[in-house]
Amino acid sequence: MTLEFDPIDEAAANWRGAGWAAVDAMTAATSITRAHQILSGRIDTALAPLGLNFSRFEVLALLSFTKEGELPLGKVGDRLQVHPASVTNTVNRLEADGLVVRKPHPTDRRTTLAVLTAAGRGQAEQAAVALAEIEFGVAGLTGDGRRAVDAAILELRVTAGDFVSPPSQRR
Amino acid sequence: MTLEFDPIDEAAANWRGAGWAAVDAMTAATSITRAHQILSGRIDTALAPLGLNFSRFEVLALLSFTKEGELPLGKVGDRLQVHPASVTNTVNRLEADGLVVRKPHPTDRRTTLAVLTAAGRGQAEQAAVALAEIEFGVAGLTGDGRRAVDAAILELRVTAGDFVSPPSQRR
DNA sequence: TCCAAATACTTTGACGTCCAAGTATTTATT
DNA sequence: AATAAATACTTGGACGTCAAAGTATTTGGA
Repeated sequence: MTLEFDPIDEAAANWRGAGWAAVDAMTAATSITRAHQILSGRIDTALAPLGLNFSRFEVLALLSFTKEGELPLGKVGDRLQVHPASVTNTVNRLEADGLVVRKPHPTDRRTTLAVLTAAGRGQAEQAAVALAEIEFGVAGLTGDGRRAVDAAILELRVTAGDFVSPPSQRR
Repeated sequence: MTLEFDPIDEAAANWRGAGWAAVDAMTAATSITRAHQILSGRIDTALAPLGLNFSRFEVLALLSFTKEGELPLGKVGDRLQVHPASVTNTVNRLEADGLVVRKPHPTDRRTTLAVLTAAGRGQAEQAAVALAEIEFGVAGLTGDGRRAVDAAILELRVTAGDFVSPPSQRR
């Protein structure tokens, strides 16, 4: 499968040759897409032995950071920036595995809380260790590279309206 | 939906608070994941009016760069770094839309060629224009940011074995 | 108070991706 | 020449994501 050349360089050359525009933008988009493929493959491989994937892990981690280990499903979606239907799906699966339970909200009957179980907390911690071991799939990125990626993508996230930026003086 | 804070910063603070390791790696991975979500949303939106998505477009573009406008399905998968089953699926859809046809390989009967139709070539060109207009979804990334992302992710792709690197002196 | 609009979640359906297994054909070995 | 191994693609199944529609509940005005 390993190619003899960089497929992104090759694509850029082809685009230039065809006179197509925005080659720089194309390579950046393609790089990010490929990086995502690589990361998500590595991460899912690391989590598979624990019966988790990244989405499920993110929910467990988020819950474990709260005081009570619980959060409305809607808040989970907001924080993790995923579609409500995906939250439902993810929580269904976590609940089936006994890592989370659903509980009605005490005052708002529209709302459902996801509550971390003891087993869920344990899995979250094990998973955090497993992910740290593989450096979240970014092994290959130096410290500089990681900072560069964070900084560049921050611009992108701001333009996408991910959050209103009270300039968050990162680190 | 827009949050009052940067969810990635927030996550980093939580991880530190919990004493979890590899926070830098976590933020880099999360940034890339989110960037991918943003890009693929923008790109698919731009291509939807043409009845394409990014995968289908990539196949059309790749074929349009070849001398004869045709390529074995396996080569398509290698170049685009996607699973053979995905190539089958994508080409099925392109073929159903009349943008590509399958043709047996002249000498190797195991192999199937995807051949660009005139309609397919036209769609590829229109799509290239549409994507250039939205800068491939990376509007928000400056030139420096794009180069930084490309350079950083190049390291990642090399460690993932995407290609054997005859140092490809990028641009 | 009443009702339209907003909010919270679930369900259904269309897609997309990957893995594993299956079929066909070619290559490499003995 | 015969056969095991490799290669090329397709199929079927498990998942995951999102959009749109549906149900229930709460909120904000008239």
